[in-house]
Amino acid sequence: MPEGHTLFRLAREQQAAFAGREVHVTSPQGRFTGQAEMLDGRVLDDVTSWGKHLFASFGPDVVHVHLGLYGKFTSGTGLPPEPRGALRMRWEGPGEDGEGVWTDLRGATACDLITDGEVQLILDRLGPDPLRRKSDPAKAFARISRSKVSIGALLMDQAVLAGVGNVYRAEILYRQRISPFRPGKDVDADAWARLWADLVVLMKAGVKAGRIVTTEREDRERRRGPALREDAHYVYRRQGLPCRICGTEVRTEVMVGRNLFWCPTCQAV
DNA sequence: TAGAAATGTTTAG
DNA sequence: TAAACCTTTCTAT
Repeated sequence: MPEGHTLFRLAREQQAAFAGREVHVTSPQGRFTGQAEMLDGRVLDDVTSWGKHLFASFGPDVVHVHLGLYGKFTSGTGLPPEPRGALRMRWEGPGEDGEGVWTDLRGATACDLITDGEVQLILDRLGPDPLRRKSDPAKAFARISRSKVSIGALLMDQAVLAGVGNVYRAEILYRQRISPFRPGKDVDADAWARLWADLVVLMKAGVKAGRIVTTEREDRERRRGPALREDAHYVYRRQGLPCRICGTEVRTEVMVGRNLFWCPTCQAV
């Protein structure tokens, strides 16, 4: 489930499990073998994320991972399972208590060994990430406020804003009652400030929960309880179903190659 | 069992 | 704008 919150959480977990110790790195699939051999047995310094990118530093060498649409890390303690399928990269470490920790990467769009300079090039072309304290929302607004492109398309542009994907796009626009078709230049400073603040809250909640939950707590509790999966979203993948607030049928349409979901009544303009 | 779809990005045209 | 890429999971037959 890779939007920015997933990568933030992975970075934090991998940092806690592996950093400061030697890591046994392998690539049973073969597509990362040369690089894995070069890193094998070296100490992992730290793991960080920006947007949907993950960076793991072994001294001057950095493993850069982008999960893309299908990529996934799985992990556990004790002995790792027998490698099966297309296992791009496996890490094994002693863990906190020497009992052993491991993590497996499959299906990623990117898993490369890069330099600090190349890391900087990637960061340079990413917009602010709502999960990073250092992020400046004004940078994103500067681009949005002078663009004729729809806000629904702009939110997906990682150079404008880093970490938001198709689920957060649909949900944040619903929560802010903004039509995905509104041109960026018609989103005023107040609306942008509210949207950004809401993204920070939502994405932090996503890090904590390990999944995207965007419906208000009261809204969920009114129905059945806080953790019901089908109550997690307002409009994402709810096309044809009644809007949770007004009852209008939720609509869907492809925007910039991705399925967009919105309520035509709550998000009229 | 086959096929489609999926929370993404890059490259080609 | 379309195709390609990588893998898993759900649905339809």
